[in-house]
Parts: sequence; C-alpha cells; structure tokens
Amino acid sequence: MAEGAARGEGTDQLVPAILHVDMDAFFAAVEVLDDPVLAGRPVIVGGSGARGVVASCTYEARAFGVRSAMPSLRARQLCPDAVFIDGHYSRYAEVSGQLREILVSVTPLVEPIGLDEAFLDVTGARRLLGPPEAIAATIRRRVRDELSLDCSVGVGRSKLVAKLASRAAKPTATRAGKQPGRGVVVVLPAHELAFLHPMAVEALWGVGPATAKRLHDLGARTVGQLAALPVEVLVRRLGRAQGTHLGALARGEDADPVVADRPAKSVGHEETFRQDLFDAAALGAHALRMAESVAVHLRSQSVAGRTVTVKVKYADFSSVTRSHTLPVAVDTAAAVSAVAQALLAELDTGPGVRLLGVSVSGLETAGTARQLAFDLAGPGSGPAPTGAVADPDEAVRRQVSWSEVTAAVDAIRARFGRSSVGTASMVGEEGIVVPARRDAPWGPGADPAQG
DNA sequence: TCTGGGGTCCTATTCCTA
DNA sequence: TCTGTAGGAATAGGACCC
Repeated sequence: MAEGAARGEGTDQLVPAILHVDMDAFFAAVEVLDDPVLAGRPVIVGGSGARGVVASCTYEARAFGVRSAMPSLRARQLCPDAVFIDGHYSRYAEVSGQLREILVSVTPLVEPIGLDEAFLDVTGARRLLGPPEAIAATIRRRVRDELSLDCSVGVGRSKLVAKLASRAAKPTATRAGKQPGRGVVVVLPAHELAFLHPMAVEALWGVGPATAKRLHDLGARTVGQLAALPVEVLVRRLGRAQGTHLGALARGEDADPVVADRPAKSVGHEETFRQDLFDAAALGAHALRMAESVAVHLRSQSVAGRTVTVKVKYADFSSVTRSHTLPVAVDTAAAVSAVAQALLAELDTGPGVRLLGVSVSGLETAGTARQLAFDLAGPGSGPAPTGAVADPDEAVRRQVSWSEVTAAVDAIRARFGRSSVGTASMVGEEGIVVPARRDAPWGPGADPAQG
C-alpha cells in the first residue's frame, strides 16, 4: 500500500517522479538462484579469510545479526551454520546487466548505483506506462519473472525520498525467517516531511558515523531536529558544502537529478594482503601487478589519466596517500607502474604494510588524451618496467615508448587469449598470469596453508 | 568485532604563477 | 629584484556510499 493513497491523493503530484529500484540481498540471492540447494539457508557472500568482510547475506543469515560490511570472523561467530561463499563478481555483473536491460526498457533515464540498485526518472514515461506506482509494480513483476529475483521499489519526487521509500519497502529478517516487505512504497509530496522527520539522521545520504556524532553533539538525532537547526550552525560545524546540503535534505529539498551514463572519474585497484608486508621489493612487485590491472581497465574503457595515486595502509590501520600529476594522460602499465614505484619509494614500509592500492584519476577519453611524444624519451632510453625512479616525470618519459608495445600486446591478447603474452614479471610457475579484477574482492581468501 | 574494495566528493594546505 | 596578494592547480586526508 502506498503512503498517502488512502487519502485519495494521486501520484500526478509527483513531479519529477523518481523511482529507486533496489535488489534484495543481491549477491546472496544470485548464489541461491544458481544453487537452489541453498534456498532457505543462511548464506554469506564475502571474504572467507581472517581479514575478509561480508559483502551480502540472505535474510536467514540476517536473522542472526549478520550484516554487510561486518568482519567475516564476527559473522561466523554469530551464525556458525552459515554457508560461506567467496563470491562470483563477474556473475553478479552479468545479472546486473540483465536488470539494466529491464530498466532501460522503461526509460533511458537510468542512473545505476553499484550493481544492485538504480534511480529512474519516469516523469516522461507516465503518459505511456501509467502512474509511477504502476511502473514500479511492473518492474518488480518483470524482475521476478525474467531474473527470478526480488527487488524493492521506492517512489518519490526526489532521489532522497525514493531511496528511503525503497528501504521502507524491503523485507525484514526475524528469528522466524524472512518477512515479506511492502515491495513498493510511494511517498507523496504532501507527506514527505511526515515520512522524513521521525527518521534518525543516519538515514540521510552522506551521514556516516563521523557526521552523525557531530549532529548528535548539536542535539539533532532525528531528521526533524536537524531541519530545525539554523543553517549557519550546520555550516560552522560541517563546512559550507555539507552543512547547506544536509540542511536542505532535512527539509526535503533535494534537486539532484537522475543522470544516465555518468563517466568514471578514477580507476583503481587495491588489495589487503593476507599478512603484512615489510619487503620493499615485494611491494614493488605488487604495485606493478596492480598497475597492470588498472591499465587494462583504463584501456578497456578507452580512457587515460594524468594523476597516479598510491595508497598504503599500515598494520595499525593508519593510511597515507601519495599522488603525482603528469603533464599528459597515460594508460599503460609501464607508465602507471613507473610513477607508482617512484611514489612508493617515498614511503616508509618499515612498520609493515597491510594494504596497497594504485589508482589513476583525472581521466580523459582516449580520443582527447594526448600521448607523450616519443622524442621526449631521448636517444637510448629504454623501458624499465619495474625499477623505481626518483623523478616520476622522468620515469614516465622512460616508459612512454611502451604505448605502441602495449597496443600490440592488447591486440595479441584479444586474438590469442589473456595468457598469450606478458611482461617477464608476469611469468610464474603456471606461465603468464595477467592480473584481472578479482572475482571476490572482499578481502583475502582463507589461507591455503590453513585450509 | 575489528574492520574489503571500488569508487565519489569535500576540505585544508601547499605550491606556483601572474 | 623583491614583496605582497590572489587565484588556481596539485596534493593529502577524511568521510561516505554500495
């Protein structure tokens, strides 16, 4: 039942009309779909190792208090009988693509948020498809019929309200098992504040633990109490951007439009190691491997980037980042790696490194990105893919001659397979191993020595 | 309880240049 | 040539999202 519908108010007041479609327990639901033996059991998808976290879990697992982002060790304590699955990211991406096909058949104005949710602006689709709640019901039916999965849909005139409405439409987990939710919740403009104001401030998009603490200190625990605070007070405590933004959200003012095809702004890869690393050479080898992964991703998206960032998280969980911006955009492993190695060389790895990350930002489409001229490299300058170089720019000048080599390597791999060619550092006992995005990126898996 | 990985956005500071 | 200033870019860190 839609909020406000009992009063006979129509959804033609919803201008714009925004839908938030959110898959229920997505990763875990896909695993159950692919292995029906798991139906009705507590299933946890996530990193199974000592440093892993829960990515998704079924409502049967939630009944034991398991939640996403929870450390896997804790989840195991809460629900020892749960089935742990490392996860199959490429499979989730495949199903996500099928979901997207359903959504874009409703409207081209689809803004995906991760793999399992999306905003739709159906303002212009109503004449053809009917009122928003009917469109929402149609989407739910098609997702069930065509994907054999469940989703919840929220409807409102803003993304904020639609998102919170879909949350209100979700099933719940109880000791007795999964309790169905309402499936579709519509919040009409006249009832927005009554819907929003009793909620905790943490319900608002952009309020995490740190911001919540600040708001609590100001005496605001609910959205209504937040709305009553003068904007100047919020700006003084949270800064101009966040202060004005949260104040507006609390008053139900959210003009953020649905934007289809948002271009990526950065591409990165980071990994937590099974054990902390102290050896600079070993870290350098990991940086090269990650640079290769990032470069492959950049080229697959036909983009290149100017800023290379290295992130290190130490054993005590403190983290530092170092970045360098190049005069031109790059998309080769050699160039990304050269800068990453130089930045890594600036950092002290003595305390032990728990996580290493390499990312590239300042992205330009390949058509507009200029490649460094070869003459910059100078005579006799040869590629040095793994060596740390004191000056990152000099490092890149030494690497740019690899761009044509990289293009050739991409072509060879496209024709003969990923393992057909690679750099010497990729050669292991099983031949050439080209790093790919991990299929279960939720922390290191269980230690084979222990398993 | 003890904290992943892929991202976006904001803020403060520093550096460079006009 | 030096100093002060202002603006923009680069850099680093933090918070947040799924």
